[in-house]
Amino acid sequence: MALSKENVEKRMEVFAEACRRQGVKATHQRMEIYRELARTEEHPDAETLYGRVRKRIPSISLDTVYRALRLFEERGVISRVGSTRERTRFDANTTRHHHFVCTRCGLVGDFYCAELDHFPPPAEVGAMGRVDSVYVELRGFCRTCQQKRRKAG
Amino acid sequence: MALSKENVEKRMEVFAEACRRQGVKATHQRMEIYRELARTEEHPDAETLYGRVRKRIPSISLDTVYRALRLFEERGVISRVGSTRERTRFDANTTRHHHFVCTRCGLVGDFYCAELDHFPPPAEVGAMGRVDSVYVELRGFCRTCQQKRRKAG
DNA sequence: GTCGCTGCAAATTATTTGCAGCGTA
DNA sequence: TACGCTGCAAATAATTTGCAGCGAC
Repeated sequence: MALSKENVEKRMEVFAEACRRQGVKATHQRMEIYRELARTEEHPDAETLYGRVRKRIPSISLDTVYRALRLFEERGVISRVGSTRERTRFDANTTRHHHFVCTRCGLVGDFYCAELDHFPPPAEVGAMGRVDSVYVELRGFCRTCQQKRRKAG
Repeated sequence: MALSKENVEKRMEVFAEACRRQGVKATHQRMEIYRELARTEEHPDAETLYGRVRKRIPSISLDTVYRALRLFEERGVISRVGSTRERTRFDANTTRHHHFVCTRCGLVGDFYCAELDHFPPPAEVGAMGRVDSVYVELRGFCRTCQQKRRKAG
């Protein structure tokens, strides 16, 4: 589950370069937080990373971990698993369907697509487990937000 | 954005039937909460539903709305948009990829699939807006959890 | 009468923020 | 010196839970 040392180092370099380019300080804390995330494939949460980073920097605080992760995400250096954590939204439509989500205003639209429903998972997924359902989220700008942006820009 | 009266009534019947079958009381509050969700296509959150249901049942409390939604979801009468709201998990892998998620233990695995990356969105999505990215989550049971279940069941 | 459902208030959990000190450019 | 970064503690915000009364079967 852990990446090879070379791969981690490669990611560290990309990270350092991104910091330089974006004018973000690659502090000791941030480096360690990023490294800990880059080392693993288990998609850890903030608390888990905190626990691991603390082994190397015992004085680090959980807030710093949260702050760093948010910063990294904003800069596109890391990403989060799944949706962009707002409040939970519900849907009475229980027929098989997928969602279009506007990343600007949060609008959610349903759409149907048999091809996606029956999409055969790649072989590598078969090794992970058995797939029961396919959830697809298409993300972009809704019509309204596109117009707003056009006017604004 | 609102469903036709007939469609809402159809959903109400399905709901009532599901309650009967599953031994869940279809109380006044629950009916109104479900109806309010069934009426709309905007995928509202708990607070929004609370605000609307309160017009009909002014004394209802937000907790009841939360409780009802959770119950409905457990019984498969409704679903939630996006991921199953645990803590946010992060990923240092910024190459284009998708996720397999074990719904039992939460394991997340990466996989790559060019076909999904380039999947042409159906025409109905084009009417909603412009798609910038595709997020696919395959949900199921990981190997380990499959074995555990086999032994247990 | 029993038992589940509800409203109220308080608790929990994840995450964010204000502030003051510190280190580095 | 100036400014961003950090740790600490407190604040938020969403959601859950304990409890007691009420109502339906």
